[in-house]
Amino acid sequence: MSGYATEQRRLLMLFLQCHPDECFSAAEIAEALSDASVSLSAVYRNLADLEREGLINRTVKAGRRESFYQFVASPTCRNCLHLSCVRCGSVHHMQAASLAPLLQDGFTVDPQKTVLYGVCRDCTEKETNS
Amino acid sequence: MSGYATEQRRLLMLFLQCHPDECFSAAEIAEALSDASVSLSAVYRNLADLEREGLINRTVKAGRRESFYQFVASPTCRNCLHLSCVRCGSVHHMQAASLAPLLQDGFTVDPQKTVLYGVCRDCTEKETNS
DNA sequence: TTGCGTGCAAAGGTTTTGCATGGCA
DNA sequence: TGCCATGCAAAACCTTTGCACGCAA
Repeated sequence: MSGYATEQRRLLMLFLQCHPDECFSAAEIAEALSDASVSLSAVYRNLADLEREGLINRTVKAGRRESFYQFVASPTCRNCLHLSCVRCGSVHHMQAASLAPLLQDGFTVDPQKTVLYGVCRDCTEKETNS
Repeated sequence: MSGYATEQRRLLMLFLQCHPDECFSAAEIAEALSDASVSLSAVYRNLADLEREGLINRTVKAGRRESFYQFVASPTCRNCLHLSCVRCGSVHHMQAASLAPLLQDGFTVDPQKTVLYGVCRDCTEKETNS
């Protein structure tokens, strides 16, 4: 991240890195950092920077108006595709390389920008049993 | 789609079906239907219904504030994953079934909710040549 | 010292909602 | 005829921006 290393920016990065794969709204992040009094505008401005740099993904949820932000550049996430369960919100990993052979027409998938949505095993079983 | 078959709803569906895989903002859709005077609120209300029913995807674009809507339930899209090129915006298809063997932990991907982002062959070649 | 990043508050733009009306069943 | 969906306008909400100040370099 370019620019000054301010305390607010450091705290925001720390928070995101401590919660890889989780989705937060800007308000939730500001709330989580409110002890350190990081303002909502600082949160928005830094999130915009991070999105521009590709370190986080911004998404929407059905029925929700706000954007949600997810850190996708943690070391453990490199070269991983994210599988997000639409039932429980859990996130799983999959090696992006294993997808490559299937892609036709020379399309190259960017793992950091891509999230696969579906249903995880646990939720599938719960639904089968009910 | 449940409810009454109003003219506005019919026109909205027609427009979306005529532009599969393309992303539009609510304002763009309302503009496209302005000849038939479909109000912006009707567009929003119907889009919300369609999203709830899973016939369209809502997404955000980097640096943009509005949501974008994409019809993903056209007959030709069934059982297809969408590959979206982040350079030129073109959309390609891939059989979702071919992804299944790779998924671990019993995760089931929902093709209608999932878009893979990356770079298409044409854009890759352009970038290589330049 | 320079100037970027912040906080606060106001502005801005998108989306939602209330209410009266019109149209579908 | 009954009631859902629409249109309009206002409200609500999330996000961005202007400005003065503080802090990193």
